Amino acid sequence: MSAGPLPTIHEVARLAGVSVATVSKTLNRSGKVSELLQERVNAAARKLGYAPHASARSLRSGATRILGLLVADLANPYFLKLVESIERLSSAAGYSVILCNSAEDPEREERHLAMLLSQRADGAIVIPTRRGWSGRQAALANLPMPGILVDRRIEGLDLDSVTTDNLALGRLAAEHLDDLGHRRIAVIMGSPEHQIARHRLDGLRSGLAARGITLDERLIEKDNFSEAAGHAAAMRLLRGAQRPTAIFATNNHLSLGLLRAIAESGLTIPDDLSIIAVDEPPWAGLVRPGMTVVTQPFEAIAQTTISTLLSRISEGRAGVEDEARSIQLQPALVVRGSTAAIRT
Amino acid sequence: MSAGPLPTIHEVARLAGVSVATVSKTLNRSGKVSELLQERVNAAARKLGYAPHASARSLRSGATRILGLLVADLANPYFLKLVESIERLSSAAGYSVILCNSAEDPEREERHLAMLLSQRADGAIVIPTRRGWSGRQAALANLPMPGILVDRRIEGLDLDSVTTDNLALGRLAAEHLDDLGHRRIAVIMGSPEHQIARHRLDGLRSGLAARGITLDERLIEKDNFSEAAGHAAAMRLLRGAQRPTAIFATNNHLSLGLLRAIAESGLTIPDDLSIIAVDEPPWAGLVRPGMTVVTQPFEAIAQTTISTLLSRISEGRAGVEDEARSIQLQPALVVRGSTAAIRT
DNA sequence: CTTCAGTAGAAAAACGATTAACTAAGGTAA
DNA sequence: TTACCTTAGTTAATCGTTTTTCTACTGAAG
Repeated sequence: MSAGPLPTIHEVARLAGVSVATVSKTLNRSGKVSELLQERVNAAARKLGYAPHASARSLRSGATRILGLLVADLANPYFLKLVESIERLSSAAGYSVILCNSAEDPEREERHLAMLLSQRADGAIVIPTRRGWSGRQAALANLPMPGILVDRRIEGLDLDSVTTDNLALGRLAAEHLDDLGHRRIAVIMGSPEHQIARHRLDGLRSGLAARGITLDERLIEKDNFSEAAGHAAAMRLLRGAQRPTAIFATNNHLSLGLLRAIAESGLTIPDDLSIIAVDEPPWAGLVRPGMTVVTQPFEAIAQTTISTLLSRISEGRAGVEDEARSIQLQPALVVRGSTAAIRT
Repeated sequence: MSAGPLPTIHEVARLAGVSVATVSKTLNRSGKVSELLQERVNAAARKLGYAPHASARSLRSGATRILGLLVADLANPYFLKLVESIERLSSAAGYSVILCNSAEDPEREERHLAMLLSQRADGAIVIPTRRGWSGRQAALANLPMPGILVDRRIEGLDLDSVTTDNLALGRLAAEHLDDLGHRRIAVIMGSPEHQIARHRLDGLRSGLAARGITLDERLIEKDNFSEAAGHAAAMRLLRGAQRPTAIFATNNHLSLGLLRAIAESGLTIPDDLSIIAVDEPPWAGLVRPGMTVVTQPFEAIAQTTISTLLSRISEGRAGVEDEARSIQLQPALVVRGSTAAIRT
């Protein structure tokens, strides 16, 4: 609230008694400028509080040093962790992040993508919505800047992606539950149309199958990914004729619903029921005696995402038509008290 | 991944057979252009997939349609809700949001502020870190663009701000606890150097005083705002000689620590202890039988913030030196099962 | 003494939009 | 008919950088 118009490079040049070219070269450490003039320029810039005009610079240089981060669901703590890490890494690499939340709405996703295009972001990091609009494939494939999908892949789309190995994730859960002797295992899987949910379920199923156990299909709860759906599914399972001895919830919203249902029903973990969830939401510490989870390596995912994207950006039009990289990172099992051997 | 360089306004003009000025006027609905030419221009733009170059536009017009959002702590669910709302409202108003997380680190705050300056954001929304760096007051006061503080105010700084009335918040808690007959009331307040914490405590104290009750100063736990600190403080209170009948935790991290301590100690809410917290974190539903809280009106805060900021932006250099607005919004008490009348 | 290389710095041309100033054409009024 | 408005378009200046090209100067070699 105050201060007149900002100084331009011309005023710095005038104060330092040099040309604008010299100022530019000094400030960007490009080209040759004598020590003496460098000092004069820096002093002048400091004195005036000069801050280069990013738009002018981008217009001329063609790079904005802006990354677009388009997230499907900011309310999911796992995505939030990704956002935090990505923001930190981008900032450290000298990039600013334009944050967009599509809130699982394809229309908002589309509008945001168009905006990022207008802004000429140097790259786009996209956690896509579960259901796309009609032209999404094309819109993403024809993105004029490097783009990368995170967490969720889109089938048949030739774009870099970094995801968790969700089959392995399901298998980890399977092996752990089998080790504890569980046989009546339920899954709250979310929407069966969603690839991630299917993979986690398939991983569980195949992990169990490898141990000679068949997953009871009647104990697979399918609906959407909301907390309410998780709660309702859990209630059905807990009240069902044959209550499962273990429940696997495949996402944060679902597991929160599950935990709420358990709290309401007065059951004791892990005596009455073992539960295993995905990721570590902030509230994991509230579950006594600790929550067993399969975690996704969010920090590694963020790092891989940024480094892949930045290298694509620096390749520029050079390393053209190098085909898309699909990177899968491994989840890890963290055993705590919410799972236990079944009573015999 | 593909697609050559993007079309410019010149190519649209050439395809439509008109001048660039006509294209610009058509696309911006400024100036007079005949129906016929408008259609030709729009068709050409659509055909080429033209997207105006934001940097070029900003350079010429002086406005970037970018807002900076500098948040002190992305991990706090309350701030996250603010971020979500602000992003949604900004986007609806045609502004993009550059998200910066200072993570309570003054250095990062400073760097981000400098970056927003370089980007020439049209406005800055700042949730400042708790402790500033030496030149912060000046840096914020001399911000060349409109700025607004959210949630936390900085004393002696002439800048618009939108905050919760934290004295009222404390008073709401006081009145509720008094209504239930509580006398041994503890507070996990966080750092006493932090204005918000002091206000909430003062509100509680004065609210109780108005009912003729004196707050026992020995039951005020002071430390920092981390979950660990909340947990430790709760442990001290629960193990103390005279266990309080009610605990007031003044922030999300602290209340999570408190809940964890209660879970570990095996106490029953609200029979053994009443608790009242601030805001509704996602995990509030896990507390049986529901968590009594004083909530901050985050949606109203976001709306007020955006509308105030946008009006400052449109005032421009016109409404100069209109003095800073300090807007306080009212919290609300939401009574659930975690507070109950004390047993007599 | 002349010529040539090498170097530090300046001048000027972009980048892609907006917009003020201008022009041509058509319509009115005197 | 002439002078004058209006209207619809065009031309060209401009925003603040980066970067290519150009100039002037220095010192060395012939």
